[in-house]
Amino acid sequence: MKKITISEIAKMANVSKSTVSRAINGSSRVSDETRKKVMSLMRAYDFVPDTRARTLSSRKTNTIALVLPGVSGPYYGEIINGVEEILMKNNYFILFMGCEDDESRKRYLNAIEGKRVDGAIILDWQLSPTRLKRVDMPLVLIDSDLTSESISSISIDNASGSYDMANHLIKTHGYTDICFVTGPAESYDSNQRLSGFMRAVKESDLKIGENRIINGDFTFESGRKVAEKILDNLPQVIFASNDEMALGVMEGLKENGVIPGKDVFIVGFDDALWTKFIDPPLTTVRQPIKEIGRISAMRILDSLESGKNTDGINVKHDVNVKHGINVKLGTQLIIRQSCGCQTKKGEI
Amino acid sequence: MKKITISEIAKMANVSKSTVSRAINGSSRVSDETRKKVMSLMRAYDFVPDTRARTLSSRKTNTIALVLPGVSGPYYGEIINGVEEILMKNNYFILFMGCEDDESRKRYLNAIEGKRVDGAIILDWQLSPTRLKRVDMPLVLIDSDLTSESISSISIDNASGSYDMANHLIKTHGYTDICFVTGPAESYDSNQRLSGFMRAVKESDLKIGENRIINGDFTFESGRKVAEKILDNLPQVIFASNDEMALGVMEGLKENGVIPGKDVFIVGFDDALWTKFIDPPLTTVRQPIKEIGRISAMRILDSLESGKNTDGINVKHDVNVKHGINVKLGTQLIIRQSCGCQTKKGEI
DNA sequence: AATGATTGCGGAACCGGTTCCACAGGAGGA
DNA sequence: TCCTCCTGTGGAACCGGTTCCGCAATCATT
Repeated sequence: MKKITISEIAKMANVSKSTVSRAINGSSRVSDETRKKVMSLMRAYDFVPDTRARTLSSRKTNTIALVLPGVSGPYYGEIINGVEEILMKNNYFILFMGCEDDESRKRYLNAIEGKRVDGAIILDWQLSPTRLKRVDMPLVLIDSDLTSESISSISIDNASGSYDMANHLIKTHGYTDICFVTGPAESYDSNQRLSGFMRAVKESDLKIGENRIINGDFTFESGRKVAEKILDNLPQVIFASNDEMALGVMEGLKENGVIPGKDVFIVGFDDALWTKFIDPPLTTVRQPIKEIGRISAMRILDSLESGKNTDGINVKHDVNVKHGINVKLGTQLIIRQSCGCQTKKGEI
Repeated sequence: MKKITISEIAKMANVSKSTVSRAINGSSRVSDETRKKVMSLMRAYDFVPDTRARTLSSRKTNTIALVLPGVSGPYYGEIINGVEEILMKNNYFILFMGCEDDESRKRYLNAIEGKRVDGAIILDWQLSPTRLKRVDMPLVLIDSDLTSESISSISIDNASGSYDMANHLIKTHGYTDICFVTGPAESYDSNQRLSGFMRAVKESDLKIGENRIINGDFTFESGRKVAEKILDNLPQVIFASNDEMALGVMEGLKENGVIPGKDVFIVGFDDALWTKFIDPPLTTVRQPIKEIGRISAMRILDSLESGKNTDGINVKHDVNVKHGINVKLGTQLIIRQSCGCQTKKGEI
């Protein structure tokens, strides 16, 4: 089966390429008769215009790069979902890319700068801001606060989330011996969570020993190790800066005969979907993750489209005066039993 | 900043476009001197060749479409990870697309047929085989057994997985009153799981009443409803055909004072990452999900590359005699406490 | 030294669309 | 009636690369 092009259709319809192109793209200034003829020929020959060619001449790929550090866990999946929801409605596609190491970083930057996409949504802690600013393409950064002419940032207010949690532990419960487990040092999230915690601590005049701030790396395994480390000197409550580590801590403790929720309390951060089903159900901080995806997508579309006036007719701004913005989303405290609270069944 | 093209580079290097192109693509037959000159100019001017143009003339997008029905849950995330791992190594990109409804289906088919990609990996129960066969592009189907000239299929042997589980319940435990919760009727997976279960039942001469096969839809909520439905006539064990529903059943029972793992046993299917942390830890069937992604990616690459001979030199087959294949992957029974087994701490 | 093979490169066609510009013909206004 | 405006269309340039073909110079062979 020979591949069919717009020219063949044109020939068969006895019109020129340009007319066919206009008909396909719903341009005005094509007679109804011609349009119908073209459309029926398209259907008859199963003709789908070649995106590659279209893309080259129209300078639009209708694709947005989405860079994430892997997709395991519900976290990234939710982001993808949020992004997809919005982009799909606006007829954009997602080019998904991981950023595990420097090689992949190079790869996706190359893809972006090679105009494989019209813009990018990036969640990558390791990428240098200076490098990023050299990219000549609309960008939305997740979990960052960098902005510039063409860069917007969306982040969750991790600091206030863990500040709230810390206050819940300190003020509501009156705990005085609290242990905090951090994420990896390079993680923006992790540092924000720590700083929110520290702020609450300082405000309450509590004294937290150096040995009560323990370094983890956001993995289950690191949580388990923390459990073993503090076994002989248990605090009242352990605040793990993500749920996976909280789970690891729980497991580590259980393995050593310590009962979480009774002998020691544990709270997490993220509100992963399984947190309410574990034993004891985990008190944690919920983030509007899917919303992050949605908003990122909306932001990128915003910087892409040059705006429309009230008549719905496209108008090009003479000068795009817009500057990237910085959105911060709030969090929500999810109280369950693992912090020592008694909640009724099925409450949350 | 004016955009720079291959022609500008050529002019500056005092060579022709073609030579620059050859230099960039590491073609042979370019003198070292020229190559170096071109490379250094590229770096100096931050020149990245335009993918859109490259794509049009080379007829290769280096992109594979990945179609999934959403990405929530660890299931799809793992598939993406597996696919990414392989594709990345081979310098391919992933164009991610959801398939929620007929509109999105149309959309992604259009993208594929419009040659936005070089091939596609599709997991979409609702897509009609006849429609699929009209697509002139290498395809890998997940959870299907359709094959053709250009279509391969990868699936998990769901049937044997649930057959094994059923036998574990029937033979090892000697349960006689088993309730099976299905997934949505359109789901290939779901039907396979049911049929494996039924086979084991028949082979053991067990009698399972009509009312012991209950329809769910793979969601947590449907599991909870099942729990309420069977509350007044509890079976010995409930085999939910996925973990989420198993969890829903557990919650539904707990809310009504029935203790899973004691009053009634429950098993699931999928081995989601949280299954070992819930109370009681869930007996389930593990699927090599990430492997599915990996193999799908490898298959699609296989159909893309025309093969290489032992000297590592590309050779075009005169006729591509390859036909799509059908891979079935086995499963693994994961025994934990929820089925009534006593396992030592930290065993699995 | 003559011949043939190889290397390095330039020119031009080509990939399949989009879009600018020109133009014919009909409608409408003065 | 003449001029202008609008509609529908064709022609050609263009997007920015890749690749085929041909040619000159160099190298190897006999």
